[in-house]
Amino acid sequence: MSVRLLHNFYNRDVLELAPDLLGKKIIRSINGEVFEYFITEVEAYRGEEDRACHASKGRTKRTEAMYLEGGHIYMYLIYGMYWMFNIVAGTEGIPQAILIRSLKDFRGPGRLSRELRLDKSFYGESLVTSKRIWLENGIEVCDIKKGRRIGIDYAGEIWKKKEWRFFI
DNA sequence: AGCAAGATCGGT
DNA sequence: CCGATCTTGCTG
Repeated sequence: MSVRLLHNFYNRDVLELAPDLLGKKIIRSINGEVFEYFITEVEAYRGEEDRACHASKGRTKRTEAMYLEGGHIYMYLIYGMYWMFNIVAGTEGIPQAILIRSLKDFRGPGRLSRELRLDKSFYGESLVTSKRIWLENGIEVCDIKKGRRIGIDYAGEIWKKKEWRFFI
């Protein structure tokens, strides 16, 4: 049987948590119906010094959720039409988040949020206590691959070279 | 108050 | 390659 992942799972450095998310199950409850998805690709964004991270602009209304304790959700709208689903990592006060980039049957962060029906109303919600979305243990994964993060050419040489995208 | 850009996607 | 579409942070 599977149980919900709790604070001790999320309260780790984003670079440790990100690869560990691969193979985990996202449980989404919509109108009493429960759906399961497996995480297959993620990207880590780490602290105010990471110029690819939205928190590099500092603590603003938009980035506030990233400063919460690990296990919260950071949502944001991109290009005026796609919601990005991010899981906050680490301890309170240190901005770290992981973009969920692909699921087993759904590729692309915008498409998966549409499939899971995730939007602004999930901003700041806790995966530890929410009744409509949480994580459980899934399958053991081996042979985790990594590469550069996508779509962050603006971040400058040292940050765009970081291999902080993990996938299977 | 106005503006440019964006952790994307789908169609040419 | 390009347009859609709108929030955000920066500038003045």
